[in-house]
Amino acid sequence: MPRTQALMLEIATGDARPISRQIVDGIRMRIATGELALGMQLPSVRGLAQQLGINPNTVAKAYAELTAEGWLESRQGLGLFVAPPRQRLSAEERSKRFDEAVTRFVHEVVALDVAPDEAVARIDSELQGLAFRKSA
Amino acid sequence: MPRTQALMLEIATGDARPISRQIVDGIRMRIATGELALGMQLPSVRGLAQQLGINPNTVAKAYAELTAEGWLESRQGLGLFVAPPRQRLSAEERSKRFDEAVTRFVHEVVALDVAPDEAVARIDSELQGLAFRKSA
DNA sequence: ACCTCTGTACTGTGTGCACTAGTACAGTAA
DNA sequence: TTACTGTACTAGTGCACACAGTACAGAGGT
Repeated sequence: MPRTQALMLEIATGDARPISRQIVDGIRMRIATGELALGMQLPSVRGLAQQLGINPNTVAKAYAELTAEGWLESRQGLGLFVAPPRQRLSAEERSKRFDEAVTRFVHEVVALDVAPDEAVARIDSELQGLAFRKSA
Repeated sequence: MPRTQALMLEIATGDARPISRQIVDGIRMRIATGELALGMQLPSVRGLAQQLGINPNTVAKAYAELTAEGWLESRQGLGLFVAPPRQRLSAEERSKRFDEAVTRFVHEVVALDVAPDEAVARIDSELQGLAFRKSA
């Protein structure tokens, strides 16, 4: 019985995001929604790379980012595991990046001439559909 | 009496966005909010470039993008003017880009572990504060 | 001890994109 | 003619990204 689950990640070639970012986003979302539970082991760097048909370095880079953000923790020689929730960024850094995200989204809404109500409703719908885990 | 106003645009060196995008976002936002009214003439490519201390090509590129999106219209040898509102993108293209914007923002919210309610409230606040012009 | 798995680190290489720079051309108006 | 307008083109630079190869250290089974 394998301790790692298949991790139904898919790399979309048409996606504008870099491969490593697609991996980061995918895994982070699965942790946030609880699909990947606390303590679960992730596929190995080389294993996931082979499964996705990409370079192991790309997977390692994604894992390193997730570890730095506090989503994963590594045990030398053992593997990577889903880490317990904790505050990962400083309040200033968090606030700054959130401001940037808001500004970017507002700019997109204006550029596409989307109705404000529609945009708000859509964001509300997307976010309420997620089950968030508690942070420490 | 100059037909072009000063256009209080500022280029932030600390901004992660490329210079041309800062110009596009800035002008587009000013048009959307009505600060730049229909028919107003914009500063010349070389004039704005000198004012901002950047390359004229960068300004030309930004203007070209705004023209392609339908925010501006150019009259050969005369200058660039704020264009009348009209539908600029196809429904599919619009929907696709909006989906991408929503996905990107949701990913940021998850990554920063921001509460859904807080994110929705913030977007609502930012968007309601803008006065949108009517599109055709 | 040996082997095989794990993560991590490092040096290159190639590609694509954004930005800058310079030059040239076409239209408008005094 | 002169001076302004936008536009088009080439070339160079810097950077992020993905890939390739190699190497090292820790954990665990044989």
